[in-house]
Amino acid sequence: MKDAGSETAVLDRLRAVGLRPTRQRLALAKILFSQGPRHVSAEELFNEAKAHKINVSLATIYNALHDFTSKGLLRELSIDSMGSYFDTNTSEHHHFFFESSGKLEDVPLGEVDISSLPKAPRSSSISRVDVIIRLKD
Amino acid sequence: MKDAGSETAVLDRLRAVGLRPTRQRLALAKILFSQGPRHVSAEELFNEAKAHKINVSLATIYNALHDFTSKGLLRELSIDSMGSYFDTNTSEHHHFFFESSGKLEDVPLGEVDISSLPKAPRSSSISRVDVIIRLKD
DNA sequence: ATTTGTGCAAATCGTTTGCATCTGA
DNA sequence: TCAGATGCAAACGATTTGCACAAAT
Repeated sequence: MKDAGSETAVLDRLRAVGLRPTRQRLALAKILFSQGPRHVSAEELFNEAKAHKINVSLATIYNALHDFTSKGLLRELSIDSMGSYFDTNTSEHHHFFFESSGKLEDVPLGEVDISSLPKAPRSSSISRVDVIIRLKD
Repeated sequence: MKDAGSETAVLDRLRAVGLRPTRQRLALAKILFSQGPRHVSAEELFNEAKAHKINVSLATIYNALHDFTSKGLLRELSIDSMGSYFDTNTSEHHHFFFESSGKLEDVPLGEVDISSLPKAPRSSSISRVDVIIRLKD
């Protein structure tokens, strides 16, 4: 089986969701998906791209992150007002938030259980439930 | 018993937490606490103050909101990257977030139960747990 | 050839800061 | 008196936007 970050895997992944596999999107997707699950800010991804000698503008980073998010390849998290994170893990899971550093960490699967959920009010339906466990150290 | 938004109630409240009851803080506290529980943005409070013919600068609004928050009179919520809300209800409760309008609503008490919580990692301790139920309509 | 993406720099938006001036205790 | 507040305008940092140019289908 192929590595999730390989050229072809990433290419297939972009095609599968109907996103044109451009140079920049391919390079960024490779950075994002070749490691384990992670939480990345636009700025961080920008710097990693630079480190990999990939020339991308910040605007393109934002475009790519939003495109990936809207196609379900990423999940956007806005925990504190200072910028959002993009989570490469799009499956149901929750987060620890370290208040001092602003870093995020996944809560191990199954360690949070919501035993009762309210019904959505009015004509709305639940889009997703986020649990954020804020930590002070 | 006196109304939570009355002059004297608000005055006592500020004194109780050690905040000088200045003109502006009193006026803002009165706006914030005279109605039921609410979720207010800095901008909204600014406009309400203007509507009440209270002259306050936006900087003072932010100062007051943060002062109130640090003294436990308010709770700050940053759900989406576009600005924070300040919740006049500081007791344990959770929120509905209407994705289309960006509005918040309290989840009726007891309708969310977290049956298992993970231990805080490393040397950290849990500061608080936020549950946000995102709604699409 | 056409559509879609990219880069750049300027623009926006919420929030913060510096500093001179006021005000409450 | 004098520490602590306020107002104003300028500074900020994250994100977006407008538009000319480049690349994918």
